[in-house]
Amino acid sequence: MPKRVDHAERRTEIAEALVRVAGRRGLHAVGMRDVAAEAGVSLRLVQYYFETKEKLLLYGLEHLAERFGERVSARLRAAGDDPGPRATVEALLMAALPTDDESRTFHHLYTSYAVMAVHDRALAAQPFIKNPDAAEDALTGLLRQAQDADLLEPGVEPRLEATALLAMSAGLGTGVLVGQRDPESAAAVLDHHLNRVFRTGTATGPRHIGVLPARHDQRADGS
Amino acid sequence: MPKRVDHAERRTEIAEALVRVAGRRGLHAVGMRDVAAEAGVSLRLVQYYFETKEKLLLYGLEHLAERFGERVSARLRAAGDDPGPRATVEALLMAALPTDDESRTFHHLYTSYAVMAVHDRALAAQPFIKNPDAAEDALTGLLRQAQDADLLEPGVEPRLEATALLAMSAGLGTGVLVGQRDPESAAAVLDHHLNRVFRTGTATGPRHIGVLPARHDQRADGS
DNA sequence: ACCATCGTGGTACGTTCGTATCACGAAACC
DNA sequence: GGTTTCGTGATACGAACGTACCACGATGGT
Repeated sequence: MPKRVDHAERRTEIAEALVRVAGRRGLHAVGMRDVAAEAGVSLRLVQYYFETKEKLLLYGLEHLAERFGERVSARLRAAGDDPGPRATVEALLMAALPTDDESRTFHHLYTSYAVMAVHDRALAAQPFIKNPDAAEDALTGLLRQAQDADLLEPGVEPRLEATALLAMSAGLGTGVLVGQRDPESAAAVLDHHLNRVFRTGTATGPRHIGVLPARHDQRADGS
Repeated sequence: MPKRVDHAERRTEIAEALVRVAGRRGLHAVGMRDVAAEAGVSLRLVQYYFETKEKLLLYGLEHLAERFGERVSARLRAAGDDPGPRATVEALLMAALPTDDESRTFHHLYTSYAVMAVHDRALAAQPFIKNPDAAEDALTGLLRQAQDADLLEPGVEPRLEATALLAMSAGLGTGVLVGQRDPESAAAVLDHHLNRVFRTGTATGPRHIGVLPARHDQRADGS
């Protein structure tokens, strides 16, 4: 049935297969054949839509970053219409923590790509710079807003604090990922730290950390 | 000349070859043959001293962690006899930042191992838990000391702050590693943050960040 | 109705990898 | 001094990998 096929859609399906199998066995252990099997297509097809493995990996990273952006947006939307700067910042940072399977995979693969990017210049040109810088800008903006509304402790530098928070979130995420720390502990550290950035007694009452009930629609296959 | 050979020494030499070549081309791209060539021995020898690749990698990680510990100790010693808690903490955190080739390699390989450890249980049992926990304990102790000497801002929780600082340092290190941020910027963020943890006007005058002139005795081979 | 093109499968090729096997010289031991 | 063990080299093997090649059915254009 070789009807005319939507290439973009097909590529997305295959990229998602890549993400799934890489999340399950590690990016370094993924071959074209694995991706093909996971996507339920032949090896030839993977070759057809992505001529080379490098291109597949590149597209996989793009796809991953995109999905992650959507996830963060969804988290922010789920935090309510105007939840106050503190809750927004918290939602942003928490979204990056590996709390469920989906975010674990994100963190894991993103780190894998980062490691590869150290020696692969094609990868190094990818969203490792662009994407986190955007996040930093957004967070800086949020903090500046909060500062203008007199919601921050004195002496807080929005830009430096944004960088620090993002780095902290990433570092904590790695700790969670390797099993050194559990997600609750990481969230607690983040929360405590935000308490030292935001003035206490603010409107938002962040008693329990807003980790959503993890309604992830990840395909429940083999693993 | 098959004199009796010190196995431990030989294994160390090979492990260092592994670290060198992995730092140059990435851990995932390293084969036994590369390690053998880098160490200047035959493939058989690598097999002889480490029966399998997995054991070689495991030992490489141990060796890496050990070297890193020595590096940190050296930094601390170089900071002076009793440089005050602030300087000690700063030296500790700065040592983890990828500022020169040696620490870049450390950070890079350590992250590579961490990624592998997600799916390799033999690796997961290795110092990923033990080692950072020790660092966290040490840092917590340092902060508690400083707190007892009334050198910290009020409201600082030593344990939580230690975790946060370490995570931040790790996250910043990754940023530096992938070229998203330069070392000076990372150091500045760390410094600013420490200013919000330690009381200002303390004895130690940390005007310029104490990144040593990087007298690293790394073998200057190919790369 | 023809034909060029698209989507697809099967399979083969060359390389590289980790590991195993065989062989041998030199020392250590009794 | 014989023999057993140790250190070392060369090479072979089977598997897996990424990629290339070949063939063919179906479809869309004209």
